[in-house]
Amino acid sequence: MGRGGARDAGSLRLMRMSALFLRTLRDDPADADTDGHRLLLRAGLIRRVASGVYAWLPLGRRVLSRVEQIVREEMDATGAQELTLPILQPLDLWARSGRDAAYGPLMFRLHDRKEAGFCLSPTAEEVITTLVASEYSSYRDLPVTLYQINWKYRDELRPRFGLLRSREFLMKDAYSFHADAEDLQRTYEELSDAYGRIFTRCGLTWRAVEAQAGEMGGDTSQEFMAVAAVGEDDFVWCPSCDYAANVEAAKRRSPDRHDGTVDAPAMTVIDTPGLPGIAAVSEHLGVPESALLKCIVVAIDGDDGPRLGAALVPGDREVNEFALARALAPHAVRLLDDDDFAARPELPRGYLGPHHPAFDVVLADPTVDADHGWVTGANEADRHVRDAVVSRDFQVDQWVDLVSVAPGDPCPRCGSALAVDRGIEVGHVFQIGTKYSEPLDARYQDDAGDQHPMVMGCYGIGVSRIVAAVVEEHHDDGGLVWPAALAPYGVHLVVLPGRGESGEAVRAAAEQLYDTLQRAGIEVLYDDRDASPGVKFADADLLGLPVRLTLGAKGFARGIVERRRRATGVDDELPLDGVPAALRA
RNA sequence: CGGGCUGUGGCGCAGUUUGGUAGCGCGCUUCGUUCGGGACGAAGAGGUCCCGGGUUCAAGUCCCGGCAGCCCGACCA
Repeated sequence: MGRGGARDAGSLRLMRMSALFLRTLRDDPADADTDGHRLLLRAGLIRRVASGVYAWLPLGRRVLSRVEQIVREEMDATGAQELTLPILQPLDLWARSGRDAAYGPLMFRLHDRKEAGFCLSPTAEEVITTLVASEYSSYRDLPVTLYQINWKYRDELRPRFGLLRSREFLMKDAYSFHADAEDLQRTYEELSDAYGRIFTRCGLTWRAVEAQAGEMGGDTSQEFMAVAAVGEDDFVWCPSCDYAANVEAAKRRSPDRHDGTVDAPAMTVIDTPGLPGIAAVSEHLGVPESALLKCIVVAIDGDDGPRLGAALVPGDREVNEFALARALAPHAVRLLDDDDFAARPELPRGYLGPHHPAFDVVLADPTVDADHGWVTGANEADRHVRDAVVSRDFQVDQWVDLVSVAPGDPCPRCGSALAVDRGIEVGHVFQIGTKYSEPLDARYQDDAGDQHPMVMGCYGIGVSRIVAAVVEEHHDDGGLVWPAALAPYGVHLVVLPGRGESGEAVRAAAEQLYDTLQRAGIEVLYDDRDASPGVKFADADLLGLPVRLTLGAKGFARGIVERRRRATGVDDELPLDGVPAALRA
């Protein structure tokens, strides 16, 4: 099956450590910033060549090949077809889709000798869509799903965490083409299922989460997150049902508005000199942050010029910018920056309240309609107000869920308390629709002879990132702990010939065992080095192969080999003359 | 893009304050002793001290200018 497949770059089933291109590091590399990154370097799987660019050494290359093979098997099982697209891509293709500008400096750009523009592919929608458009033109051709496993390039603002955010990375990218949205939905679900199988086979603890809808609106999108403390994405999930979402897209059960009269004294202005900010005011007045009203100002691009909007949430909560953008779509929204505030002295930063005459529209989270008045800005420097009451002291034009979902908020589906975790995004599936087929002219003719743009899905998996995610999840103080499916070799054979008469015999027996294992189809890394037992054991722990077999003088005398399982540390003994059978048992 | 830190042998670091011809640990080579959890001794190999310019009799060290890397931040009033 997967192991030793024809495409497996690591088809060599065995290796002597004396010959392996490997130098383990005893000291932690200075630049490694996560446990996983540190161990990948120490164990000699990767080496940094430039910022965010890594060489894959033989052991690392084998692991990468394992992941590739799993991805390939599961993709092929869905009927997807593998191909290879160019990494070097003409820039004019990207201009046609408008993504040349959209990607900006994130894309590596270069020129040929004729000064024609090229880029190093950060993804391949343009190339694949153009390719399919030139080959297929009938509804009879559809659907089709194509994929490749290829190196991708992004000139990240800040590469970090080794393979987790690198500038060169191995990605499986798939693209499906359909006549209609229903057909796309079917493939989308099949591939989502395949993704789950892939991550499970790789040994990851993962969760599929709803992702932020695309800027076009209506796009369906799911992210696959490997649960990890070093992850760069927060996601919300429900312990009681299957709801899970990226924090950007997360919703909570919308709270009820109070919607009644509020028994509060008249609004009064109070002096709060030199106290911009929720925390400072809260401390100064001795009221909880939740009693303050946070007022965020945004510029909204309107049809007749920019307008000003205010977004209101309780002081202890944060505004979800994406929710705000959704509420104001299709108009673009952005928060005011330093320059904006400098240009508008009528907006005293840090002392803004919802009753400012400059606001064209006021949006508020339902929790703002509370049974009490609020402390908020007085719209003049060094002043706040107390007992600001909805409808009486300020008006709200639109009630909409605006707060970023936080742990403990009620699940939108079942009402249970939501939890928040960090994750590494290892996969993403999109129903992208006609975003590329329209500008790139990928059309088909239906049975009535009419032309329609193809409906597309895009599906990505970070292959090299999976390696990083697996290592973050599977390691201990001693080193890596590979899940069997990804381990570069299945067995780590250590020979300890010792001194004296028996040494030669022990070594000969180990050589024979090595040969026997190879014949039995077991992939084995044989530590035949003339090194001390401590060195060999430490390296075996560091490399983290699932099973370590030790053949020493004492065991040899008794006709046994010791087995230790890396993950559990459990030891037992196997008869020297029946090792392959015992390993399979 | 802003702030901070760092560039010295394969890896980890000292030396820079106070300029004087480069050092430690690990790793590597050779020999000997050792041999079940990173052994010991002895002898070695290996360095454009990030790059360029300047000051100086003399620059890893001082000055100027670059480059690279790492960390933090880059909207929450």
